[in-house]
Amino acid sequence: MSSKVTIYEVALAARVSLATVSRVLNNPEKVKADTKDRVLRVIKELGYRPNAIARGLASRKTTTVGVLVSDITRASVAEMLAGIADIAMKYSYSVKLFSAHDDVNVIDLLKEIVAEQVDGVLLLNDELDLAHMKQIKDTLEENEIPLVLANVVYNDKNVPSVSIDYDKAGYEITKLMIEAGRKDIYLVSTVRKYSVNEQKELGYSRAMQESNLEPRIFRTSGTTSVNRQHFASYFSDKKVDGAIGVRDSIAVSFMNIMSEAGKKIPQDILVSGFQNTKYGILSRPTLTSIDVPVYDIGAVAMRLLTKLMNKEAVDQIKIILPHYIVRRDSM
Amino acid sequence: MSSKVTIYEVALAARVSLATVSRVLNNPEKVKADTKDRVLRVIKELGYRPNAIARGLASRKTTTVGVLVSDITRASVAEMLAGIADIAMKYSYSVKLFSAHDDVNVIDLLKEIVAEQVDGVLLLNDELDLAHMKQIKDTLEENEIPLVLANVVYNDKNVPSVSIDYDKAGYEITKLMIEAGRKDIYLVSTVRKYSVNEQKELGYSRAMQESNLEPRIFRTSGTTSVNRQHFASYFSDKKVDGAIGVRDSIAVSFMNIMSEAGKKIPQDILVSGFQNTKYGILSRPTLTSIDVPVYDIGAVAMRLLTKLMNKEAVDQIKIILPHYIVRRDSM
DNA sequence: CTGAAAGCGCTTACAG
DNA sequence: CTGAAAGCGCTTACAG
Repeated sequence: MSSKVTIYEVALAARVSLATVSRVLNNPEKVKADTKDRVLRVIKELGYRPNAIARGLASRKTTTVGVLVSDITRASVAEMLAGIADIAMKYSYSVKLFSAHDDVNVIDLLKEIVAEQVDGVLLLNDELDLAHMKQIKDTLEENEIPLVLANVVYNDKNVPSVSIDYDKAGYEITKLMIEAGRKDIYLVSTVRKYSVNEQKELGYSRAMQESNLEPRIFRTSGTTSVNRQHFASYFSDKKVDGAIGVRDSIAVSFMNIMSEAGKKIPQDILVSGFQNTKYGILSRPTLTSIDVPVYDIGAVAMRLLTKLMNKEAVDQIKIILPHYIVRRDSM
Repeated sequence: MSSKVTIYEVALAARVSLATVSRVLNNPEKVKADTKDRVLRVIKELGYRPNAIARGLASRKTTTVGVLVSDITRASVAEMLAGIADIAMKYSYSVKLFSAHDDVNVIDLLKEIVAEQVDGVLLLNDELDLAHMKQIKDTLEENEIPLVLANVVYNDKNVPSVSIDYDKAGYEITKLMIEAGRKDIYLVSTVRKYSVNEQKELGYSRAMQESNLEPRIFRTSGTTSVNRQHFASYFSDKKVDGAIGVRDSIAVSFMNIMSEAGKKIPQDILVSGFQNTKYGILSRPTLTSIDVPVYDIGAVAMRLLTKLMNKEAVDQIKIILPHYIVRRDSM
């Protein structure tokens, strides 16, 4: 029964007009105290809840944000979503999920997002090339829908984003290995281009070059079983005394293969991951990793978006969250 | 510009009425071929996309489903969401995420879901007690919103659900350990009550009792660091030669502690997990696990929901997907 | 402080 | 096969 109650019936029961009921809900300060109380009481009695769709149409605000995601199953993405969902709920926003796979046209998907009348968009998709990014940005701008990038690095001063400094993180971890006397340090990255991984690569390369060491980036697919083959064959004839995985799972996979090949970790090879996930705690040896506060990135990005949607002033459009290195047994 | 185009402008440009434009979109068979073509051309030229909110209000169908989740970060949940999102997109449904934490009132959240006018609800939350489940079911029924449970076990013949037979799975894996000669087999479960874990416990207990062995269920929190303490102290003075973790991460955690205590796996203790996640591939020894097709559970549940929303006939309201045991080094 | 009325952008009987 | 009109359930100037 509760959902059948409309604003009209509330008005009737409270002996006021629809306008007043609406005001009680949206601009309570404009309503006299006792009428407000009366209306509120009736609302409670009838279990009235305004129809969000009708409200959305009339006010041209849906209090819904669209979240554009590619692979939900990645630990970092799921964690970010948790942060987003929590803050969204806190500010009474709904979140609509849009998944952008390889086979879906991002621009078409974006048109759909626009058609869905979301008030803002969060982009968690860091596999997009620059042309796509620009199209997304432009389309949303045209439609006056604010956009915030979460854990995506995009080089445009005007696009709000929340992330850590991956370049710096890559630099620091590499530096630590160099200071520990290691020279043949590999960055184990992905074949697929992720904006954040490119930053890690930059920082890594810079640190290596500063010490006159040759940067060596090995790229593997994300798939654990495939990594296995890659690692085993590629590294069989290489000198390696340090390795940084762009993801914990990659780092653990690498450790396992090396251990099986008779290498001792950390004695022979220092290993570090990125993200500080459960993988690094459950692995043996346990994995040193860069802690990336993904939940916070999601939460802060969502909070920033609420401000943009409300046209509040924001002093910082590019937010860099702190990271730190969690030392464990692998390094 | 594209979003500013309304149905009215399309009608104008195509020299037809709004009604006809609407029909072209919703009941094309009722429109003469050449007017249809003309309208379609104009729609394309103007880049028209119907406003989903207006459409939702007028038709009382939002083509949106609500997904009620507690902990998104659990691997099984994220994977299910992937399946849900893919099928939702295939059938042109949007998915709205609602996260039900400990501190949010599920019933209030449900009222909000109803107010959001979703056409159907998917429940991924298997921590709910029976009273809550009944309330959810009743509220949705009242509002004629179909509900499908995904990976949740709820004993009501009238509530559609998709899952595997966890009872059977628990039975089978226990049986295998018993057949391997093990007698002191523990089920390592969670403190928190999950409906699926209760089923695993039932199957485990039955298998033990059938062999006149005493079922022993140890409950740990889900947190890896806490598990460590639990396991170390609890199992220090116990005889154990087999252990089944209700989640892979728990099983791996258990393996690690036992290994460190000098036990050999699988020689001294057979270990199995549940879910067949990456944890079991990256662990050493690698973990035997029950493969639960979580992606498929999500996909099938979403598909079932589309049928219910369309009032299509469904022959099976309770769908049990097959599972199988993936043997690896731990057993 | 409150109400009457227009309007948000669609869909859907109802006529023709 | 097509159009005029009512209506979905709200919000929001505009008067008073």
